[in-house]
Amino acid sequence: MPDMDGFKLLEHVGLEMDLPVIMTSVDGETSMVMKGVQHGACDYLLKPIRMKELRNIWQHVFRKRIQEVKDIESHEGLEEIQMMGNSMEQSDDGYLFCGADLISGKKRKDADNKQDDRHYGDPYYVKKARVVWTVELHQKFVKAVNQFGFDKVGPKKILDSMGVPWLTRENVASHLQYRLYLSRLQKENKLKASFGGMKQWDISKDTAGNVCLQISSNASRNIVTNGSSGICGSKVPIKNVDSKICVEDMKIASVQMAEPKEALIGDITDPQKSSNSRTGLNHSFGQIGLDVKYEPKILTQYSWTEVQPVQYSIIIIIIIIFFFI
DNA sequence: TACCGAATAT
DNA sequence: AATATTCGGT
Repeated sequence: MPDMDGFKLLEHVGLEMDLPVIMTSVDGETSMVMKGVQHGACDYLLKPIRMKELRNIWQHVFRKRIQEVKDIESHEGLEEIQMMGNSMEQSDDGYLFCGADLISGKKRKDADNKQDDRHYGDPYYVKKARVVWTVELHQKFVKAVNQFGFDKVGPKKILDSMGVPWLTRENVASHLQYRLYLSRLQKENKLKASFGGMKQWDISKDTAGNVCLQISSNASRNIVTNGSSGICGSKVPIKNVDSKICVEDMKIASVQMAEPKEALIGDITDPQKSSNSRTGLNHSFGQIGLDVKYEPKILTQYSWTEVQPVQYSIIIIIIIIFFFI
């Protein structure tokens, strides 16, 4: 454009074409950015442009539509431009891009992130929806995990195996981490159980993949659940909670087995039903965990594998064997 | 670069 | 409590 610079063009477009215009330049100088905005640019992207930024530009069109509607009622288009200008300045004052930055392409990253922040001031900034781990989703997750084996999974594998297109690796990673965290908590509880309280049994795999029995107790769970309760609030982190059965525990268990039975059996329903019967959309796990009445279910929920229905027959068999010996 | 787990933020 | 994001590492 021999006789016109970008700004001039911008003005023309603004006057004649009524389009949202995004400027792009290698020049990140505040004054330049401001100038662009003042001349009517709705955004100013620094080159090289990255996909992240590109993905968001549709919002300008969207915003424009909204704005048009708004303008009919009240007049406040100015405010927005000012906001953009401000945040733009913000993103600049710590990070002026000089040629070296752009060439190296390395330091650019921080600055980009700053640029992303800009959107938070944007009333039409769309937040990514939170993933809700519904029972179905979690079951897919569990399935995937089991498919590979406990210790060998990574988020990526799980993600691929789950075959849920909109899910990201980060989503899975986060969930995985959380589930792992929960099962660690569970183990802590089991450990505490050995200090007394009602005991009940649970089958799960230890890290080696062996099936082993573990204990959990009402008392200890309550303590952890409302961690502030003064009696025994301190969480004592103890390793190797992965309890192999010891003989004493076994005795206790067999004694206890007699009476809580009905309650327990009644609770061995599949997680799906139990959670659906409650608050529908809520995350099935954990929520239930707070409910003391549903206590026995917690164990079912937290365990990775869904072998629960077999649980008690196995326990009984083991007990019988034990008595034989 | 793709991926991971831990830590931290929301 | 449950999910997202960031960070430092392989």
